[in-house]
Amino acid sequence: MAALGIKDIAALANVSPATVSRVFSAPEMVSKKTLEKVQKVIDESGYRPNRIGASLRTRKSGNIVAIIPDITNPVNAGIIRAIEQKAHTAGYSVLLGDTQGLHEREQHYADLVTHGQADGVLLFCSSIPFKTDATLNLAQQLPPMVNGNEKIDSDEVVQVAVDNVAAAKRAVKHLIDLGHKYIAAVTGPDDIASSNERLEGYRSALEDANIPLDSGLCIQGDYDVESGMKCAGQLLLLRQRPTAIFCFSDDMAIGVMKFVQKQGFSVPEDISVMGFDDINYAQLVSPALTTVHQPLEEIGGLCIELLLKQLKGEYVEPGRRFLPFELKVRGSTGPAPT
Amino acid sequence: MAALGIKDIAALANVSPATVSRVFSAPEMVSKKTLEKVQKVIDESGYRPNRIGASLRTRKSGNIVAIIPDITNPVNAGIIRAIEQKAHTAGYSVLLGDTQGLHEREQHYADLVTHGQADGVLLFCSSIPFKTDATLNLAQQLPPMVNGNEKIDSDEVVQVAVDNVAAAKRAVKHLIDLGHKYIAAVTGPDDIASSNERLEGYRSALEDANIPLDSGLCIQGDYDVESGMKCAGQLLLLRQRPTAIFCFSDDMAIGVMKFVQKQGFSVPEDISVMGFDDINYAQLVSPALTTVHQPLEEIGGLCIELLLKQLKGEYVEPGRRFLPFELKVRGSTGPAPT
DNA sequence: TAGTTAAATGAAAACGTTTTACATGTTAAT
DNA sequence: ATTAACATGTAAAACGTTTTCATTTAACTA
Repeated sequence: MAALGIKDIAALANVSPATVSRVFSAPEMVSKKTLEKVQKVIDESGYRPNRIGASLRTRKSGNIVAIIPDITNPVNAGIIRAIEQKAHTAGYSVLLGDTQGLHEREQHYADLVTHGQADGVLLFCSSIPFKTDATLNLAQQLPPMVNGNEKIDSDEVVQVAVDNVAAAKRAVKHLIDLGHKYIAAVTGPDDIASSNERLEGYRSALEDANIPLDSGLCIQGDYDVESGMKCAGQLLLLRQRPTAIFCFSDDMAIGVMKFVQKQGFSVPEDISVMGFDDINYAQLVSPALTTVHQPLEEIGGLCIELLLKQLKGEYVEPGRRFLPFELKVRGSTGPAPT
Repeated sequence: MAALGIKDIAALANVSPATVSRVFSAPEMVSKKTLEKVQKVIDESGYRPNRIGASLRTRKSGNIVAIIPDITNPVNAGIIRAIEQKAHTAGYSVLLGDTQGLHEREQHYADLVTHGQADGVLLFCSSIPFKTDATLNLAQQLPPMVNGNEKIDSDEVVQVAVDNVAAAKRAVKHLIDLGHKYIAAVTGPDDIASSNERLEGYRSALEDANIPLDSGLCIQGDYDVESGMKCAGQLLLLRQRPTAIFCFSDDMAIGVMKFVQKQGFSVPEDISVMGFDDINYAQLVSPALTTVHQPLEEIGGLCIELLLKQLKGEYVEPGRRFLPFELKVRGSTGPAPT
């Protein structure tokens, strides 16, 4: 609460403000004697340099903004935690932008960087929330940014994710290998890139196995538990019920399991259920959920790392970087009933 | 990326910078004619006012910092989401400070306000991370702040929480009513206020029922799933096994359940398990977890509301505000075995 | 010692706003 | 026509730093 400024400290220590500034940012430039003298005054006065003043001068805010759809989702929370840690050790603070999937919010948070409140953006949604001029080079118009998890449709953007197509394909192959022929997909919203990519993987796996695609078996959810339950309800209504259900998120898979079990089916004997994400609770439900593991720590870590690089002025090659996924076979999938 | 300043806009529109400033912050003071003129220039140039410059002048950063132990914990995530929403609509951004329980980090984030990067603090831990002079009035030395969930040992601080003592007492009473006599407690770390309060509630309930306190039945965990498993292991080793286990978090309760089930016990027939928090997944494990519901939305909402009030300069009565908890009886608790 | 160089410090401008105090122009009232 | 009152606009200072450039001081060298 003290209102001391650098000038006051300078006056107290009988030096110039410049010297005081250097004590913080370039102590090797100031002689031992004055260093001690100034340090003493600083300690005694409890002086705290005002970062806003510094920011104005240096044109760096020391903040980065992370734009995510929902912090309550364990996947996002895990990623954010990793980001926060690394940002912290690099001297950056992270502004949390929870958009609830709302475009207007995405814009708002993106504005933080155009307004100088943040130096870079970590974007976990599928569209660029900046007004850009399509006739100009895109990369030139963007602030330091990396797009995580989702896929923005441009190869000028730095992107980090799991290979959703391959991962979903692997997941479905697991079900096919177990003898399933009627494999349902519970997707995410169709404006979300990751969902579309997983759908592509699903199709591709079926195609490879010469299983005809039945669009009735693809139901659109929205990644959360309730929607899993709802979709399960629709699937059980079908004349030809699926023997396996591949859900594009663990939450939906958990919802599906809950619902089918409530209806008296047993998992995996009657119906196999598979998730995607490998959140903590996937192993804790009964039966434990077979799913695709996403390396949250690594995703978050790589995102922030690439952003920090850009902030340091280094060039970062645009394009996608894939991090390895891993199939986790647990109790919720089993051989197709005969 | 445009580097236009308010002066440039002023020049382009043939008015003074002051007028441009007013177009944003006090449009009613400027005539319709000039308003339009200036607005036009702003739109055409894509001018974005630099908030850092404004912050420096107004001495308001427009940020608040939320200091929490772990964003990955669903309780915290839920609270943060609520905070973020309301902060956003009030025009504030939230800086996320995930401390992992480290004091050093708490200090670091608290420093954001002493350094002018944030205007207020939302504190979800049990100690004040500011250097204060004990001989002076505490309230005077603190920035706008509200303490959520945990309890700082001072009645000069604005605090929001559930009445942990009463809630824990209610929980244990539920177990007692079911006929349990050997009731274990799986606590949180002993430097965490909420854990100590819950322990007090536990004791008080036993005392009311004339059940002697057996310290062997109190095991210290650290609120997460793994520690629940570990503690369960210790409890099952006891000569006189508990017939009910009250865990101070849902995560630990889930861990406990998982472990005792793995050992062949059935819940709740052999052992009742009870949690605290009512996270989403509490209803999704089998059996569904009996627990104490915490109103996350309300807690976060009230915290930010009280902080915003302070930021507006209004006086906020210090002291604790309790929000109502709710006992959720589900499948994991049942009558004591005979 | 004087001369040269290197190291340490200082003065002042700059960063981009907001806001106070004041000046101008306009309208209304006499 | 004169003045008062008001609406609108302006000039300039202030916010708290950093940093360039000039200057002083200290440290060597011959």
